[in-house]
Amino acid sequence: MAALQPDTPTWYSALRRAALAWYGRHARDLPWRRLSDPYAIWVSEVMLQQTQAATVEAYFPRFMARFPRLADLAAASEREVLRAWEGLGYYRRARELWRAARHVVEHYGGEIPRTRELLEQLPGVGPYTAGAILSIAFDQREPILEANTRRLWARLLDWRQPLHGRHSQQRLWRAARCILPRREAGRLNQALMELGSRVCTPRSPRCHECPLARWCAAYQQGSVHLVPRQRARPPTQRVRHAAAIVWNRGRVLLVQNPANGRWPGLWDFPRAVVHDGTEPRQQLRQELRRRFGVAVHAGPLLLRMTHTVTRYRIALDCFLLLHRRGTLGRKGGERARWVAVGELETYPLSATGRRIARHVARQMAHDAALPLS
DNA sequence: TACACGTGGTT
DNA sequence: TAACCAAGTGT
Repeated sequence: MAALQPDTPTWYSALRRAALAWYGRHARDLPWRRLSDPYAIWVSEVMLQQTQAATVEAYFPRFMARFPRLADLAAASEREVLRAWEGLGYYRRARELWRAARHVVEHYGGEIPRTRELLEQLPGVGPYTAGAILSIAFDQREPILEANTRRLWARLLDWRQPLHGRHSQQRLWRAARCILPRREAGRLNQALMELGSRVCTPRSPRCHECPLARWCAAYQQGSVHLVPRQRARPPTQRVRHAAAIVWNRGRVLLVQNPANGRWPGLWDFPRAVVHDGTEPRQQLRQELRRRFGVAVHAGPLLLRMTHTVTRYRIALDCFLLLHRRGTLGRKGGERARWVAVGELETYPLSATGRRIARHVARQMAHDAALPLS
């Protein structure tokens, strides 16, 4: 059983058998693996985009309890869907899933399409998600390629070229197709992803536990640490933001973000980018007047935090500002509202926005710090 | 093609 | 601490 020639039928066959056997012993008991409903598989796959399984475990059951069937999701409001997605990130996924569900109900009578071509026409469904749905939910012989299997295949093939680029992509997709069994392709696809995430990890892979090691070209060549070659990432940028907690007789000002850009469709406390040398309170006052026609008194710094969004490290100062006058003129066409503190929990916010909201609510309960007018 | 999009886990 | 990374997709 010495090293077979990579990329041959016997090589794929050996990998396939070993991967399935390993999976039989090591598969995690994840909530979506207990389900066969194609809609549930779809939801899980969208949640899993760029998101680790451990994170999704907390969201998936709640979401499915809230929207048990495709028709329930399609009938829901965007706001309800975003509220169920709150904290998961990449909120465009939620909006697209919702749009896609409505499309399926309207155009396909609620039946999820079973071809790659039609699936990929749905918003939020790309090559990976289509392959996952077809193989896992419909038992079709369709390949998948994502972060785990991309790294796995690069090592199995000792593929030393950068992974981005057309040539590499074609090579890896072909491998993903070649290994597929006639039946239970979904099970094999999941086995490969699980191997990639638990054994063939980015740094310090556990080659000595790996059931595929003896057929792994990079392992045999001692080049595992060289593969895959990743693209250099743009450096993190440091940014200062200021958030306004505009207090108006038990209510605060909330703004809805536009459909494109950051946190689309979610609500947020009004924010301003603070440039060097400018006074954050002053800037917030100006923007509140310009954007909403609201005049405020400057109040104290209530909360400081730091959070990362994509490649921005954001230092956020949250100021309490007391409403003086003004009635939300829609100067920029922005959607803004006064929201009672008790109603904040019904609004979909970003993880950061929720943190601020919790702080405000806690201060309210304590009373003291927030002067009432 | 390269970049934007969120958040939390891992090293 | 900070960089790296994640069951990708849309533009």
